[in-house]
Amino acid sequence: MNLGHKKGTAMLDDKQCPDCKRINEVLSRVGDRWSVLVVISLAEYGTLRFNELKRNLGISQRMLSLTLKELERDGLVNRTYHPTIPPKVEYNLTNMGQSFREPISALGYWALENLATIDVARRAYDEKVTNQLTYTQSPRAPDF
Amino acid sequence: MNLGHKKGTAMLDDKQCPDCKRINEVLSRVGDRWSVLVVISLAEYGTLRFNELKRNLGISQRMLSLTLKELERDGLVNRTYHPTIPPKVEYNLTNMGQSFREPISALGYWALENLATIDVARRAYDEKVTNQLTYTQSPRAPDF
DNA sequence: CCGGATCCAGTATGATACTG
DNA sequence: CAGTATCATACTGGATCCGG
Repeated sequence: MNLGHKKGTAMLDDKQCPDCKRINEVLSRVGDRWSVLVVISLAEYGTLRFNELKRNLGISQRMLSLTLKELERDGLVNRTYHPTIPPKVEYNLTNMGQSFREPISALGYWALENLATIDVARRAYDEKVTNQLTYTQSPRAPDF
Repeated sequence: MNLGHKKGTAMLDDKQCPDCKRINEVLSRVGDRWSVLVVISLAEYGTLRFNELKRNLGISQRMLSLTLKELERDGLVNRTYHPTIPPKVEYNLTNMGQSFREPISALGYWALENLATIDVARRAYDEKVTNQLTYTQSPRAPDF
């Protein structure tokens, strides 16, 4: 999630918003868009090769490489290297990786139920703003 | 989450990883770290002023301003402007904003249960990598 | 003073080219 | 095929300025 932004966050004050500290930590780890999507994809297909993931997600080679390395480091993903020619590298979820799918599904359901509403709100807001701009920019009646 | 990365993502192929497309969309909207934290914070306290949020989250003025504008646009947050001196602007969640707390809580619980495990995995991985580097960098026995 | 808007510098991301 | 290196660009945070 654009949850990107892995390092920059200042430490939160302990006394404030107790939940935020915890949430903030988890988001720092597995909260970016690509991590989430890789986990979903592996949860759905079991085992995938590097380029299969790349094609599935429309992610750049660079980010996929970085994301997988992070996920392996965090113990969410297993990496299996087959030293054949051409090489073959397979990825699948660890148990912890699998368990991560549950909270993500919750997010998915919420998404399904609310995306339409968000789009409506967004259009309404944009229209309102546009009208305000039009109004302040040409207070006088149009010249015709 | 770092889900940041709001615009750059190429559209996903429809035929691949059906869930990913939906998840990807929601993450593009409310998936970045600050949006999530602002919603949590408002869910916890009900109504907060601009600088209260700023202090709670350790977010920069700039990002808070942008994040709140987005959340208002998406219909998750209400903004109330009191034209006093000094000005006073209050924010609280809409119904949709409130409903967003549920999936986020799921994430929070998962976090609570798994953060420690992640840290362990991370340390183990780092140590392994360090040893490999040490090995390849100085194949000979240390000079003592 | 508060809530922002603006400008600037550092970081993260994507596209492309290259290697084993 | 599975990455790594490089460069251009987008985004983020910090400092500064401003209207009320």
